[in-house]
This record gives sequence, C-alpha cells and structure tokens, in this order.
Amino acid sequence: MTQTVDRALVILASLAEGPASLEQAANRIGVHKSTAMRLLRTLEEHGFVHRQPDYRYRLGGRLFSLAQLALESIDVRVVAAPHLAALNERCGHTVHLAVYEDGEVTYVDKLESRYPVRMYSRIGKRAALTASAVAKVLLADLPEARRREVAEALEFPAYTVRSIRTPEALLEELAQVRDQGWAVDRSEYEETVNCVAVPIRGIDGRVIAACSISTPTVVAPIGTLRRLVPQLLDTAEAVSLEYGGRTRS
Amino acid sequence: MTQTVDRALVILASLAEGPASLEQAANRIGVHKSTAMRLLRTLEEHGFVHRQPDYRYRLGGRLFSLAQLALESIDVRVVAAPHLAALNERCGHTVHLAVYEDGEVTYVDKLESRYPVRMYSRIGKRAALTASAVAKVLLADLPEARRREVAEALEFPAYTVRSIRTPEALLEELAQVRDQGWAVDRSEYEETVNCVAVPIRGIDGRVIAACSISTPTVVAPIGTLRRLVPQLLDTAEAVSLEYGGRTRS
DNA sequence: GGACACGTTGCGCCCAGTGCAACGGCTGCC
DNA sequence: GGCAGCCGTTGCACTGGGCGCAACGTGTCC
Repeated sequence: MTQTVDRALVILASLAEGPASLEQAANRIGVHKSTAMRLLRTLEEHGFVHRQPDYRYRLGGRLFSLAQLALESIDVRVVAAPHLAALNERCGHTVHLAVYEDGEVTYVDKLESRYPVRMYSRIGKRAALTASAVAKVLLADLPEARRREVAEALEFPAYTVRSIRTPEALLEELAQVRDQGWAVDRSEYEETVNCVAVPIRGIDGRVIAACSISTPTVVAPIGTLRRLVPQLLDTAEAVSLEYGGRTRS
Repeated sequence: MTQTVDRALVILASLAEGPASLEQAANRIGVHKSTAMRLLRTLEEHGFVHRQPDYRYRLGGRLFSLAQLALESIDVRVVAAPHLAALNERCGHTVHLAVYEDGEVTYVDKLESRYPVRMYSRIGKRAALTASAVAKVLLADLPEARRREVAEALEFPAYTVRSIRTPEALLEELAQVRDQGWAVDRSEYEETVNCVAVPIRGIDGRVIAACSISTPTVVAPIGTLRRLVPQLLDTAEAVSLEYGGRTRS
C-alpha cells in the first residue's frame, strides 16, 4: 500500500537472512543505497535494526520486546497458563500451546518435560503445517473451502518417512481429526517424537488454539501417549470453559 | 528520518499497549484515520500487525519469527549454549545469558532450574538496569563517561527495599563489579531471588555478554550462591575463549 | 427509521521520499 | 607513500507518492 513503509519492512525481513552492509541491503530490495540508508536509519532509531561495530546492519532488540508483548496480548495464553502447568505437572511431558494466524501455526507457550530427553522447540517457532498434531487440530477447524485452499497451496516436505505428502491425504486426515476431536503425529515430523493435540474453543465454538503433549518415543510409546488424550481433553475443556465465560472487553 | 516509516513504527509500538481500533490507533499518533489505515494495511500485509475479527488491530505473528531469527543471529548465543547447558546440568539452577544493546539489557537465553520454585523471566525480557546482576556486569564495562551518562539518565525504581536508588550508588557498585570481576543481586529486584553474574568477553577483551545463576532464597541462600561463582567464572571463560578463537566472518 | 459511529474510498494538493552525483574516509595494492 | 577503488554519507532538484479532506456505505443503537 504505502511504498516507503513497504520497502522498510522488506528490508527488515531481508535482514533475517543475516547481517548486511548498506549496499547489500540496498541491492536486496533494489533501491538506491541512499534510499536504503534513510530507511535503515529510521528502523535503527526505533531499535528494530542494530548497527554492528563493522557498520553492518542486523535485526535489533526491539523485536524481542515487541514479540514478548505480542505474546502477552494473546489472552488465551493467560487463561491457559495455569491449566497447562497443572497438566505438565501431572504427566511430566512437554506441553505446547499453539495458535493459527494467517496461514501459520505458531507455538505461543511451552512447558518443558521433566524427562532428561527434551525436544527442540521454542516459543515463537512455527509448527509444521503438514505434520504436527497442533497444526492438524487448527487446520481441521477451518471452513471446508479454506481448508482445501490451504492444503493445495502447501508444500509437503518429507520430514520423515511417515510424513503426509499430498493435499488429499492431509484433507482426509483433517476430516478424521474433526470427527474424533483430537490429532496425533506419529513420527511425522521428527523420527523420534510423537504428539497428541486437542482443540481449545472460544465463546463461539470456533477453535482458537491447540494444546499438545509431545514425547520422545524412547520415553513413551504411542500407546502410552494415546492414554493421555483424556487428560489432555480435560485440560482443553477447562481452558475453553474459562475462556468462553469471560466477556471480551 | 523518513516520516512515513517513522509513523508506521510508532503505530506498531503503540499496539504494544494493547489492541486498538483504526480511530484509536490514528489518535495515538496524531494522524488522520485514512493515513493510519494505509500504514496499518501495509504492516498487516507483512504480518507485523494482525486484524482481529472485531476489526481491531493487534501485534502480528511475524514479530515472533523475526525475533527468533534475530536471536539466532547473535552468535555468542550459539557458542555459549553448550557451556550454559553444562553449567545448568551441574548446579541445577536457572541460568541466564544477557546482552547489552543501545541502552537495554536483554535476556537472550535461559535454562530452567531443576528445582520446583522457578522465577519469572523469559527470553526477550529486558533486565532491570539498576538491579539485576547481568545489567551490572554489562554496564560496568562501558567507558567511564558513557557509564556516568547512562546512570544519570536512569530511573531508580524501588523494586525492593534493597534496590539501588541513586546514580552515585550505582556507579560505586559498578566500580566494584569492575574490580572483582563479577556482580551480585541480593534481593534487589525480587524480594525472594538472588543472582550472581559474570562477564563473557570478545576477542578484543570487551564484555559482549553476561551469564548468571539465579536462585530463590528458599532454595539457596546468598552464601551458597557465592560459592557457585568459581563455576560460573569457569563457564564464562570457556565461552570467551571459544568465542575469541573464532574469526569474525 | 433516523442518527450516529466507524471503516472505506476517490481526489487533488504539495511535501517528503527518491535517485543522482559529488564528497570523504578507509583499505590495500603496486 | 601515493593512487585507485570501495563504501558510507550528504546536498540537491524533481516529481511521484503520501497526505488530509470529504463523501460514501454499512452496521448498530435508541
């Protein structure tokens, strides 16, 4: 829409690929270096980019604080926190909370496993749309047309031999998830990790978040994990109830 | 520098205070609502703001992914990670890594305590400049003039009864930190939490990061914490050595 | 059903963002 | 040690794009 801001945001995103000199940054977005400099200066004044001693630009600290505030403004997170903690306390496994937004599924909260083997993930990480249990739960709630649209636009990387590889297979899986009310990831993203996930619903019944338990196969085989689904459903229902009871301010 | 980008970033930052309608957002930065709309649309196209079903704008998911990439581009973090993990494994307490950038101290890595009582902190959180041990370590390395400048521009909130309250007291504390090579926070930020922190140095000997151990007083009194300083110093030295050995690409 | 509130759009003005070119400091090469 | 090349910076003139205004449309509340 507004050219100047657009360019500034493109240049900011381009810095995600790594630090860049003024001229590199200008070339990346195809503008004159003096233009790039003015944009970068403005971004720097606001702390969104940082200038290293070697004059190169990289992403700045303001992104951290804003990202943190963004997390806090997602209020399902606040409501869910104590319930997730209780679940984590009870079962001892890694617990995740994820939301869907504009075609992406993002982990917005995480509680670590008590077991020594931990999985790699981080708040802010994007979940694999075609493999993770949380993504299946969130995608399954989209309107049928939108679901098909999303499925057909996706790529289907072979994370493991069990990964879903076609839109049809994904849509079929999502239909099943809708039916049974929970989703599973059997080593579809990481060879050694299984997950189960369930939906958290808002006041209007729409799915607003997904909550999952993840375990390395060495700690808990898939059968053990399946037996945790009732606990997980209880947690999700508690969150849904508490969240739905609140009036949106 | 560039007015349009400046306004866009101000409006983005203003959303950190909470979601806003178009008109609210326009008022916050004092522009016509049509102007605000064009800015917000551009931000939305890039995922930096998100439009809720009720038409209000809030911070968007792109901030998460960019913040995460920003973290990864801080390479001291990569070097330090295994050393911090080893330290955390050995002592069992909460371990933090923090950096100084443009007048702010930010936690860029964290390992949780094994003990049930945990402290509130999060990657991306900004550390209290006048109270936290990591901030003391990082500020202590600034050139004398800059240190005085920063100290005099700061506010000195009374987080607890032990919090430092004047620029003079802070400067004196920083001088001591310089001398002894490590810093302590004795319930200066949270009544029930103590910390010790040490510097990690770059190839030129300047402090590039700080590493700390934090414990609730109920788990480890200040004396116990002090006895962990040698371990902490060993860790920091190992990181400094490994980091300094690398050539900056 | 009228009045209001709020998001949206078309328009014309003019200022602010743009590209150019010249400058200056730094590096390294002969 | 001087010259050449590189790269960040700055001043300037042009014009295109961002701006505020006002009219429109839609949904909501008395």
